[in-house]
Amino acid sequence: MALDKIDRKILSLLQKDATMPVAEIGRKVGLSTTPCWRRIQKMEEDGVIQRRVAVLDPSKVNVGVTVFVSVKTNEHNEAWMRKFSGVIDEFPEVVEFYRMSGDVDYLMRVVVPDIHAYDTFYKRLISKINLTDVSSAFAMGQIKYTTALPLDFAIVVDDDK
Amino acid sequence: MALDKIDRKILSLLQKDATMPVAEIGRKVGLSTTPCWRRIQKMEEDGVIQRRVAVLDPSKVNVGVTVFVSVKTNEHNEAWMRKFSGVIDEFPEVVEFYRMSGDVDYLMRVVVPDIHAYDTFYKRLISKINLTDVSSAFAMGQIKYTTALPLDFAIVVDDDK
DNA sequence: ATGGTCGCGCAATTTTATTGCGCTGGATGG
DNA sequence: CCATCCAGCGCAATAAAATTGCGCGACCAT
Repeated sequence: MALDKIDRKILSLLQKDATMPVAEIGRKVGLSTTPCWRRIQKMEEDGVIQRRVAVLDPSKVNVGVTVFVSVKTNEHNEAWMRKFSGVIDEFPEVVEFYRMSGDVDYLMRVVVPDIHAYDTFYKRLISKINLTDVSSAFAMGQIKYTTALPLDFAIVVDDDK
Repeated sequence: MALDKIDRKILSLLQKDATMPVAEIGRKVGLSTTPCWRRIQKMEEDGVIQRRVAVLDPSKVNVGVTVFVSVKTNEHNEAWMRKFSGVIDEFPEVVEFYRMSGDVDYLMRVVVPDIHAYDTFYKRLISKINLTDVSSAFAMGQIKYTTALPLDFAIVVDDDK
């Protein structure tokens, strides 16, 4: 599952634009289309590339507001966590959800059209599951957002180039 | 820029899998390939669809750890914000960056291989810009992560269907 | 040196995207 | 009420891209 320099360059390109023809990717990484295509296939089979998706403009679909919701709980057990996860899965407004260390137990990112819609979301949420301590922080603006992961840490084999 | 039911269905599909052939999308939304294709084109022109990207598995590229970094500052002016943004742009580890209301001024999500790499990142960051108050919260696990935005809020025109 | 393997590139072949064109229903204005 | 217009659809042709089959040369371990 190790990646060499060419693989990483391919990934870097695909993370920016997944519509780029394989032939062009090949040209940019110094490879003909066939080997380039096979590398991409392999990375998809290996699960390095999970999927290809369309990224929408949040404002254009009326979810321009991001809220970070911190949750503290008394329930520190597997079963409760599963239930919580299940509930969250039902909410498409929750686009990210993390189990945290430290002060807060869970953190989620929620996208909504406005404050009022957040309130509606909030009420629906607490009606589905009992939460001890919830705290909401509103984002005034998104300065940076990327789906592209840094590739500088990826495991490499030989790669003297 | 309004979207009808079919548009939203198309977006929903493309948010999950952008490799799906237009013909198949058309079939699923009850349309032949041409009008379906044209709708997609229009949504790309309108910027509703921003781009299509490959989503990688964080663990597979060795950035399995997420850290949320909260920043408070004394510098509350446009110029400083621009500088900060510029600095952050240089760090591919920072995948999200928000200007916040309330307690914290800025919040960013950082992805790294491990705690040690985070420390390295942290040191590099504070060497680039002077930050008054920084607080790091480690995610123990990512329970949910999706690039798919909820479409239930999107503006609709007629759409009696 | 020799057999085996891996990764490459070329040249089909297949699949998908893209375009041109004509049809139809509903809305418009006289 | 009728003629006209326009938006959006589908079919069929064309162009572009993906996918596959095959042979070649480099490298490794015998």
